[in-house]
Amino acid sequence: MKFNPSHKKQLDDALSHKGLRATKQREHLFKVIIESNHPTADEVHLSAKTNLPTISLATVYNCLETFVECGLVRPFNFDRKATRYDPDLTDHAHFQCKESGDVFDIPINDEIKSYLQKLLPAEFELEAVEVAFRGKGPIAP
Amino acid sequence: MKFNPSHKKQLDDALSHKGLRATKQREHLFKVIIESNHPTADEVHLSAKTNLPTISLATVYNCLETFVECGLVRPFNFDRKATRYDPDLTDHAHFQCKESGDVFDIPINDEIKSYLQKLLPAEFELEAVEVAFRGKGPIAP
DNA sequence: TACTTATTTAGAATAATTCTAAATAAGTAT
DNA sequence: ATACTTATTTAGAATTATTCTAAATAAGTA
Repeated sequence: MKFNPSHKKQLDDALSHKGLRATKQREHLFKVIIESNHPTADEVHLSAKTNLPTISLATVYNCLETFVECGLVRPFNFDRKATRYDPDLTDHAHFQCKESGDVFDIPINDEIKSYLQKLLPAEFELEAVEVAFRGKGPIAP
Repeated sequence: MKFNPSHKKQLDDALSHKGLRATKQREHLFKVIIESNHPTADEVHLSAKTNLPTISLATVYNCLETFVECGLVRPFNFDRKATRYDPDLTDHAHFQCKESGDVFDIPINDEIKSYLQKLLPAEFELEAVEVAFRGKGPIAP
């Protein structure tokens, strides 16, 4: 997705809400995440270096953690592979193509959410559900 | 769950079906898994050392991989935490209590499976779904 | 018993991530 | 502007879970 002014506002608001500073690293890394597809820390680092050649991997990890704490992105994993970061905060699942490794967003509706909820016996207090699909994704164009 | 003769048969059959040997390490590690609750490799290792004091962690990993390939256990993860191994092969989800870390099995029915399946656009070929819940589990007795 | 092949083992290597302590940058007060 | 305080970044060391490697041991077979 293309980074737009509302993204910048979202970032600045979230940071100032937590009393954090809007540094050039944070601004640029957030842009990289918006414009990538569920990147890993490593991918963010690689991509960010084009604009900020001296940025360190530690900074990438620091900023990603900050973004998660600010509710700007959501981390998720497939198996024990590198954590991926998703700026889409709406409820949705992920599908990973076993061939290309590509990750796709799969919208989930309220009906399914309520069905999932109902699977749990009453003594469980649900906080979050993760749904991960794997298989063969659509053929690339 | 208590390890019983049918478990032993299940293991021996699965191993011989793949032309693998039934060693004392494999026999004992499978017993440990049956009698534990979604253990990690480390937990299996620790527990196995009571009976096999010299067993190495590498062997534990080797055997766990063998069990997975033989279809005796199923690996799963929460976030990027250590892989857990589950000898229950029926379709079910997992719930992790954020307080105790305890993992619970949550049965899933065919209805939910078909609902999940239907979330995917036609061009996706589904192979497996994972459902992971987190929250506060039932209070321990 | 000797032989062949599978398995186990200790320890080194790897991948992803976190930690540590020093250097730098931001924001604030003077 | 200048000095000061606190947040952030950075390089590199440390950590965790796991895999790899090559030698030692154990199983099954001739």
